[in-house]
Amino acid sequence: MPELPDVEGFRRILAEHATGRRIQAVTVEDPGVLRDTNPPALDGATRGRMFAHPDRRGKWLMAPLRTPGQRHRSRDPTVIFHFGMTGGLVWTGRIHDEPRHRDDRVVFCFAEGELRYRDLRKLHGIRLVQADDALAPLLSRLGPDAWTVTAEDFDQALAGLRRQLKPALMDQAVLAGLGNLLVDEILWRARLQPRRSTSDLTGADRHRLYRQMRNVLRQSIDRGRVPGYARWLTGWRDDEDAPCPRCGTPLRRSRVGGRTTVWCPHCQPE
DNA sequence: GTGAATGTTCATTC
DNA sequence: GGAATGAACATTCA
Repeated sequence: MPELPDVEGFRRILAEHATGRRIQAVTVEDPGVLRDTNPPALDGATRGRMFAHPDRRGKWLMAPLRTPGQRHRSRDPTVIFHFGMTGGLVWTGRIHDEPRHRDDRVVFCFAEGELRYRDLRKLHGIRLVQADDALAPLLSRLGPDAWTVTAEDFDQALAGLRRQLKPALMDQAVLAGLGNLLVDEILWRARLQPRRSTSDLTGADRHRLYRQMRNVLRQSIDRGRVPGYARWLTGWRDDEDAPCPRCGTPLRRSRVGGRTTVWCPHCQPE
């Protein structure tokens, strides 16, 4: 599920329900999702503390902790979430109303309810850093965030690359936040073939690409996911022999950059 | 049984 | 060194 819009939705869930509330306990149902940490360390860092304002960069969610009654200090720990392909955050109301889901791996318990890290495939998970200065090394490998990047910095991120367009846009070190569905959607709208080289884009191509990226991200963030609208490519990508929702030409699919890729041969010529 | 699934990382090869 | 490819991770579903 998670691309940038999904993670932004999880950030809002955390901000709305968990921020400012005291963490009473942490239950680790499956330690397999803890990366570079362990249940006692997570418990020690979170119990009795509260989440401060959560931040997002690409598909990474950072939830700094602070001690109730005190300001955030640089030595406070931060919980870092990555949701892989199947993860998410779920807020339940009252504990007794909501039985545990099979895929609830880590549960943060509050007086008002529970914040649950739910994940089927466990491709990624939860990290813990003990101070602010440990965050930078984790995030240093990420390019600018796809939602907040300026047009100038977007051009800058692509400058000098000689790569296929789709793998370049999905590379989190180039631009952070776009995944398989979003990139197909954006390229379809910008009328750019996924295998086109970044090096032969004109200024007008890059401008269309940036505008359509903003457009797709805005609508997706509003929905908290990439919508499957009938007028979007994404609404049809799972149908064999589906027509292009814009021109009716049968969509084509193959693998680009190791990922299933759907495009319209008429709207997105070579 | 096989392949694919909205992700990332590592090794290998060009 | 950069870019492309394939495998690995874990799990379910068609």
